[in-house]
Amino acid sequence: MPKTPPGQTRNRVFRFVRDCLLRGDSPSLREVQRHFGFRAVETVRAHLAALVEEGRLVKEPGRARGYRLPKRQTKRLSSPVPDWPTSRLQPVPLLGEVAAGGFEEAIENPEGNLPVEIPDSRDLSDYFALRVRGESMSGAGILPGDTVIVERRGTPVSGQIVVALLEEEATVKRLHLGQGGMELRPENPDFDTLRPPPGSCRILGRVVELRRQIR
Amino acid sequence: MPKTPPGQTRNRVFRFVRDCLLRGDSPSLREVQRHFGFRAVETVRAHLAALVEEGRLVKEPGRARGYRLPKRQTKRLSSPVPDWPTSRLQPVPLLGEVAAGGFEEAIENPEGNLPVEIPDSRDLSDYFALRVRGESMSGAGILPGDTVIVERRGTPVSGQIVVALLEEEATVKRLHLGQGGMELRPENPDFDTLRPPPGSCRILGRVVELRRQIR
DNA sequence: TGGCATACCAGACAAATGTCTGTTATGCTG
DNA sequence: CAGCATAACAGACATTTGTCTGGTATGCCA
Repeated sequence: MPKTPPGQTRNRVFRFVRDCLLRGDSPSLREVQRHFGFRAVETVRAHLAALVEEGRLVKEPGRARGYRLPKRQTKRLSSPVPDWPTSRLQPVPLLGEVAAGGFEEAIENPEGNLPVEIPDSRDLSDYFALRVRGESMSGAGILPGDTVIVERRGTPVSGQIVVALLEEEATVKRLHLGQGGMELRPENPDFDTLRPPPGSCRILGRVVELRRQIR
Repeated sequence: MPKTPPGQTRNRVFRFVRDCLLRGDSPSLREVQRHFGFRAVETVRAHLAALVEEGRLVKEPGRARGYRLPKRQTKRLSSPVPDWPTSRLQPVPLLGEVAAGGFEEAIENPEGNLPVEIPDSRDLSDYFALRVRGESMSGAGILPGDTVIVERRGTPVSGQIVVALLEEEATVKRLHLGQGGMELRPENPDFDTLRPPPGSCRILGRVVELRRQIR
């Protein structure tokens, strides 16, 4: 392989490795070597080391295929990255629209499952997903047809967006707790705030994530 | 490690490896071993080999960290696992906010990967994710901080919500194509419709999904 | 001219990783 | 019970992969 102008081959190497990584496939030095036809592994190693030096790549030491793309604008100190993610992906039951018929029944017959990232500290059974009906929360960017992922939390906190079971129907509202009792406030001027009498309403959990499929 | 009922540990191993792969991080046998506390590598190897046999994983032979998610998850009649999706989960690169600095730079530095369900018919490289900046689409329920998943291929269609690369900045707008040329319409009365001169704007793709983490 | 930096090569070496072979339990089933 | 399959272990071994040390060639510049 002939010698090339400074930086030229390096950029080509970077683009190749970057494309591999974007496909979720970290290449080995020798794979890069073969791709470019280098006759020495060391050539690749020098290039990658330089790219790490320049901050365009990141390397996990002592690890085969350990090159990664750097996180953007990460200025953090040498924070030891945990070996394994602190959250995990779990199939959360999607209940669909919970209209009449009761919540417990709905949870027995989910429409399907949704892959959701949940913290390690929590249990899968703390989560479910629900499809949103109605426009009452459109001011908060929650539209009909959206899917909300709900964490069944112990104590409801004022100000949170929650799913409440009210008159055999699940609704998404913003919860407000005051001396006047519980308020379920819509985020749409066309709808009225609900003030359910004590005991007639059950907070199922708080909305932790929203998903919307577009077309 | 005590012996467990048939299939139980295998499923746990599968879920762990799957989660790793969805993060774009193929684990080595010994990493899986450490995670579960097995005292023999072979135990892991046997489990993974069985998972490959069952079609739940795919292995690139003669390669370190060579386990992958199968492109097409085939429905196994004998399997009690609930129906396999006709689409597949894949780690889609999350580019973060593409503000100044250009798209090409952003795609070189993804913040991480997002598990996204994409159709079997499409390729992983057709997708990327982006964090939304600004209020210009709040009328369509797309708020600042939201993450949009973008499909790159396909001809832009009038009326779709798209990501456009405009003056070194990526923006989310609704695309309108008419005889007057291209229009990028915000969905917020406080913002003006953009009419980029031909050639000054590149449509990166259309928004197919929206995700929002709440607190 | 003599450093000095960069690009690339060559081959040995070491660490990470996957593979194999054999063994010990345990539960199921005819 | 014997036979068989599965779960897990133990340790050696082979391959893949990263690292090191040193060498050749080229261009730049004081």
